[in-house]
Amino acid sequence: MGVTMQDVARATGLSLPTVSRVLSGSNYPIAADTRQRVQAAAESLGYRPNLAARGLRTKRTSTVGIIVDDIMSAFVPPIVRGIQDRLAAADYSGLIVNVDWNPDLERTAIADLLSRPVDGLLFVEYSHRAPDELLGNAEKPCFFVHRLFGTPIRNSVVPDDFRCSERVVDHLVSLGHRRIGLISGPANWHSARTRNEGFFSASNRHGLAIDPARIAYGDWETKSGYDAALHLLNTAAPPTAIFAANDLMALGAIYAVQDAGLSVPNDVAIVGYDNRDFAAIVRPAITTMSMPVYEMGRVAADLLLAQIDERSPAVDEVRIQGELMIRESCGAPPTARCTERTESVTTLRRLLLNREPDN
Amino acid sequence: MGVTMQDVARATGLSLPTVSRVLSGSNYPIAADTRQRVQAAAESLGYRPNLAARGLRTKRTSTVGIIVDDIMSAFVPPIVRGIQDRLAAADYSGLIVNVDWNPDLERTAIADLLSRPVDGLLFVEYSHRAPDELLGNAEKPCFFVHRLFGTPIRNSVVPDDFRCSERVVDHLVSLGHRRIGLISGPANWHSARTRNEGFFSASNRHGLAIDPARIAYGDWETKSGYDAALHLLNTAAPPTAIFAANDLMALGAIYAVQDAGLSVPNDVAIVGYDNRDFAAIVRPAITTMSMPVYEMGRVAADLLLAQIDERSPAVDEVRIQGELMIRESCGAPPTARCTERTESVTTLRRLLLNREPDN
DNA sequence: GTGAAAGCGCTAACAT
DNA sequence: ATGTTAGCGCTTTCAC
Repeated sequence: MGVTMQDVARATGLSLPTVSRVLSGSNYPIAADTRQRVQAAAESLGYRPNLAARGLRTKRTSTVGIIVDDIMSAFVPPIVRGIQDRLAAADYSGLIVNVDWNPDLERTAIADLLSRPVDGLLFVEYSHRAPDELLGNAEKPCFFVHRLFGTPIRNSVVPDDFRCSERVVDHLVSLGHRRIGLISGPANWHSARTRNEGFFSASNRHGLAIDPARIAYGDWETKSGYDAALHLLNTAAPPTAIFAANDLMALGAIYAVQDAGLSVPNDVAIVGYDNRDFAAIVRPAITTMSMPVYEMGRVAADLLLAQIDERSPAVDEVRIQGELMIRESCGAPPTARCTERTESVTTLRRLLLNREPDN
Repeated sequence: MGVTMQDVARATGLSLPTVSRVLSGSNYPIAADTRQRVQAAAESLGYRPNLAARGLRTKRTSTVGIIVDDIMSAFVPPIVRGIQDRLAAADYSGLIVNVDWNPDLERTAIADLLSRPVDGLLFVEYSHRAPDELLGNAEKPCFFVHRLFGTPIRNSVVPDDFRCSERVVDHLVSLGHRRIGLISGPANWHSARTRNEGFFSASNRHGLAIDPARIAYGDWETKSGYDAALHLLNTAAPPTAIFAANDLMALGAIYAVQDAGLSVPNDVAIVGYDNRDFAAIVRPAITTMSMPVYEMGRVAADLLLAQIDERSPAVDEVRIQGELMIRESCGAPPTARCTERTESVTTLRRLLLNREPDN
């Protein structure tokens, strides 16, 4: 295909290693004018390094494998973006493989990635601990980003669900609420349990009784949030505020309150969790605790690179804070609300919008 | 790091080429028991092929570059998923690079990918034609998936916006509407113009007058759809139905109708375009023409692979049909509505949900 | 049907 | 500061 270092060597009359030392960016001492000549020749010949060949020699490919269940899952793209941005800053690339919650696909995906080879592995939103033996003798660093299983594990980066849930309760209490209902995720989900614990902890701290009648369980989907909210509202002392453990259930809860002829937030305040895209555009816009998706990806990639480059030791689980996005559904005064973009890409799309018409 | 073919050769007492012929899946004639022995040895030693070495030799890396502006843009993940699924079926991988609408980043991204090297390039949601000289002497096949610029170009896969818009109008006419308003995207967007043309074409076919007072322009965002709808409603003969050129503007239009004290769909029917995630969960759920995102990705990857593997010639622009998702905002009878999942991953998540509690 | 030899493009030892 | 030599792991001639 292309121009090789050999060609550049011939063109300059220098030897191959000399050319390599210039072009590979090594810090080997090279005469200034030699360096110039090599660079000029490489430029004019249109030389491109062949990373496969370099990797064969150095045993480092500047590539990491990213294993996801499905890149279309809501949190995955921003996590991946965080990873990619950190990798790109180090001239690394990430190879994404979807394994669809399928252990067989996962097995072959890991094998393929190790074959390629990659320098490290990132498991995104993993619901189980990947069996160590899959990685086998290949001693590549691995990280779990937003692991969904409960067992704490080294080299993992997770949202601080406990503290974040506490902060949601703190916010509602600060708005004057004392009867706060909880719509929990399914009890067999670790994240649901952790969010509940944060809810209990903050409730205790504020001296609020924890009334089992004010806890309902959903399955993360909108419909279950609707049903759960109806259930919470049909009690002797219905809550004045509801914390739903994700935005879909929060949306269902909003619909339930509205269908009951009540207003959100005037009659019932509602706070969600996740900061999904729709939270900002539904009516009322949902106040919610954001998943620190981008940041989790960035941090995981950062730590992974440290282990690849500097052979840093494995680290304890890292917890990342979310951000409370105060919108309309909680009744906080408008001045407290975050200013935000409807879509993450809005500004960039505007740039496009303003360019000249094409064709 | 690992076990090489050399090791397998030694273990079996066979020569390196023989081992290679077995393990590389070539169709070279090999004695049955020789093949067995090699496979057994490879298995027990835990041999993994080194794709970097193979690529160096064969000049084919089974990798294609995927250049996107931002993987977090709404359509990109499903397009990428379509690409990846087709690639995976051929044992190819896709290397995704974000270039953030930045020509400099794009330039270096292409250079990096060619360096890697990759066997082909996929440009996803590109707003400009990538300069040919960037690809330079590297004669790699390229495809554009969902190009946003107007100039038709070979090797591109796009949604059939014209025909899809016609079908939206057909649907509204079939529901009895004769005064249909249009909320167009910005006129300097090719996709906006094409959707308008489909709207005009179908209107003509149905003998509907095209009244400029029933056309308003937005900027793709919710707020602009709100304003545009208010404008359309404040006319002498307001439309009984509105076609919004994307779902965000359709949502804004719904809010405008509701704020005017009217009902969607009873007073005004509204149809959107794109089938964004939120369209299925807002109230009323938005009837919309889907972007055939997954399919575009799949088809583009398929055609790209054909050009890589079989050196097929470049093809004319391929147009993919969307699907009309009949929900609540258009007033079609409930029986006509599609049954659907709230989220693409719902079924798979349910599987997770039903597993035993972990830890 | 199998083996010997060469080489893909690059970098790391080791000379000088 | 530069050059010589060797070799990463693999596939592909070409012999036999």
